[in-house]
Amino acid sequence: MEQQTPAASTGAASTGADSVEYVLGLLRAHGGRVTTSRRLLLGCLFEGRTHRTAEELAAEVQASAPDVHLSTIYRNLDELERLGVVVHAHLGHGPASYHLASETHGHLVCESCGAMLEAPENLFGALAAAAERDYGFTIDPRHFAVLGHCATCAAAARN
Amino acid sequence: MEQQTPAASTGAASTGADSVEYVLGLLRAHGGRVTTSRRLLLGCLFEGRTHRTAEELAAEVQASAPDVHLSTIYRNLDELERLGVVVHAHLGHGPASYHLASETHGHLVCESCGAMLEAPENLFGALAAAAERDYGFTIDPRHFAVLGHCATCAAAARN
DNA sequence: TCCAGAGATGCGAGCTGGCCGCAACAAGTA
DNA sequence: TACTTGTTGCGGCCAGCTCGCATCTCTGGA
Repeated sequence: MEQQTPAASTGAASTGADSVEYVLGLLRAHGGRVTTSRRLLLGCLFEGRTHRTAEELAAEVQASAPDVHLSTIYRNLDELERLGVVVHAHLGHGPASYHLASETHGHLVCESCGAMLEAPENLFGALAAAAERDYGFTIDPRHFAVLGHCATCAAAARN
Repeated sequence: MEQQTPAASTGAASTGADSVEYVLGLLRAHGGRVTTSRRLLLGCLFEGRTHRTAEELAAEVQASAPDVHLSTIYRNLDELERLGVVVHAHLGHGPASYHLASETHGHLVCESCGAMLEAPENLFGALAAAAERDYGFTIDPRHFAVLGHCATCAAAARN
């Protein structure tokens, strides 16, 4: 069992978790088990759109394995989040979105039309610096979206 | 009916809504009615802590009028929000917080200990400018908190 | 290859936060 | 004072998520 299993002890946010097999190894290294539902869920996460709700991921998994229950998806997402492989973000009211931790970025969401822009972390650089300087606060801009109005809706509102 | 009633037509975000009586006038000017529950709710909003959940506000109102139902609180908060008198914000998982629109500001919330810092809007100036420049996106930093780690927790995590 | 034990799963119930419909009530106008 | 219409209490309902439990199955060791 020592094949190319990942460095067991870390499990930190920036594991180079870049393939289904790698993450399954990570799970095993933490005393977890490799199951069909986990393999399928990881398969979905590694391909396809970046932002999906638990419900959407469940539907995709269930296309291959109809018996996988929604609560299993939640439990597995939870476990993967604990291992630092996936993160969830809140992009407004409604369900949370899940994506791979490696694809990390902030989110700008339009309150009018719901459009979502992925923003690179450096967009938040100045805010991060100011929060650190003024409050000693280290921001994590990824977890909650920044709401506002996209160019189109802002222009429409001005007229 | 034309006493010192507020300028009926606006109802916009920056009404100088600075007293219970003023807001009641605003309600009346929009075809609404002045009721005990509304008067009490506004009384709570104008004094006391700034951030309270609907449930907490209900409890405060019910101290004077036990029959006021939680759904009445929700409906009234909704109406007041439509008039631009109050706003709600999401300070993490869990229920929304309500406060007067005049006390507007952003929020920094610690993911570890839950501590909440009120941040003046100018803290977000650079982010606002960058989002506008790069994406034409006008941010509203008040609706969702920016999560992260407060000085204490960040220091603890480093050791 | 088989087995024991721990971890994972399916299922259903339950919880929180919030919204809705409806009948009864009451604020404000004529 | 009567009438109109906005507001309320109440209960039910919904979404999103979590939990407990009995059952199943993965995995290391014999």
